[in-house]
Amino acid sequence: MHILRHQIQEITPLSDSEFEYILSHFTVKKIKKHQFLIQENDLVPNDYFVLSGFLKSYYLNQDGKEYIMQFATTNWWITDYNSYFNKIPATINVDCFEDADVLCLSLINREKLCSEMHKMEHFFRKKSNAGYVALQQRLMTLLNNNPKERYEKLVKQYPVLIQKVPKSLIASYLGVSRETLSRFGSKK
Amino acid sequence: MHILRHQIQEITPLSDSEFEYILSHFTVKKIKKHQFLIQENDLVPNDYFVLSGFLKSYYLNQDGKEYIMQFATTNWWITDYNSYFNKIPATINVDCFEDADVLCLSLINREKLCSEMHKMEHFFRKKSNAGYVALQQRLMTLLNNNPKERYEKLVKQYPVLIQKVPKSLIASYLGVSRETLSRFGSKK
DNA sequence: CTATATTTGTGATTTTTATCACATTTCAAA
DNA sequence: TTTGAAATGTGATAAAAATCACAAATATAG
Repeated sequence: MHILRHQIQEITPLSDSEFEYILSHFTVKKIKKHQFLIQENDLVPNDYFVLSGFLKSYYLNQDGKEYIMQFATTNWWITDYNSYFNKIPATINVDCFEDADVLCLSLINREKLCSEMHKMEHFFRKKSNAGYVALQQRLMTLLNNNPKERYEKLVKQYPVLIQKVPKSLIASYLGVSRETLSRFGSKK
Repeated sequence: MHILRHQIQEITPLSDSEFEYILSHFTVKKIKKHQFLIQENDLVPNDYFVLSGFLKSYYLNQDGKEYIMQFATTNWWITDYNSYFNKIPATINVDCFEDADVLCLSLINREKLCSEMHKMEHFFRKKSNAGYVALQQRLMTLLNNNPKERYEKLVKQYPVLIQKVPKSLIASYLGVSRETLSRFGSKK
């Protein structure tokens, strides 16, 4: 079964024709390593559903330091949500660090699907709620746990990430310098 | 006009009878200062829409240190969303630090409204999206800015909070010790 | 397969922020 | 209005993590 269909059906049942109709609102895109999906100051036309590969979204500060907002791989969604939802230029970048296939959903098509199909509005509400809760938990970890504890939590929660993602990016996701991460990574 | 109606109508139009119907799914609750709305390990029956007063949600760690998840005043929603959505015991507390009136929405009634009224599903999707974006921004500030910068951003964004909320709580929201906050609060 | 670039590990040092201690001010309840 | 409690300010010290510097290991392109 198509992995997007599977994801939607975890929340609401779909007929073959319904899914076909939904899928017709997406376009496919292939991205090579180091290619950008979104660059700062771009308008952000799409939300991206990842079929395969690895991507990251991140903010670049004045000094060129990179802060990871999120990673994405198979079954994850990624974009600059502030820019996408509010139609304003991107403040974050999204790029690919392992060749990827993604499905693109424009804001117009998203809203069209949501207004035409109550069940898609339901799906996206549920996804957004889940995303909100996940962000709250990441925030709380950031406030409450020291870098080592944050790293250990991440390892437990997303062991796959640790394998695939360079340590320097993990550090940036956790809000720690790569040197500090390296130190308690070793004496484990 | 009822402030809840106003909030919903910023997203979708409502007739009088529709709003009346919606409102019938809420109950009113009055909370006194220092009273809890949610305590750790409780099941969380409701999401709360604040009519007046000030509330906070926070995590208490093993040492009894308090980390503020969010504040809420007029027009804000607050609860332990992880517990509420997933029907699991609360890990955070919500209490009142200025007498408050709130409207309570049970999960059952929320889902009922969403399934019966497409426009309410739409409303809650939009609110959730906005909440997600706001959390992303708070997260990015936490990663990218030092305590002083975080404080200054907060002052700019929510000047009302700074007046009403004790500095020690602001510190806890920003992930800084109250002493550190006090220091750059003065030499401003 | 080799050369080059990128990533990672690790010591030494500096910087930032937390912690501790206590004085002062503000607030709230009797 | 008084009085005890809570909140805030501020100095001294400790702890945590960043930064700097460079070596070692690993990955990548030609």
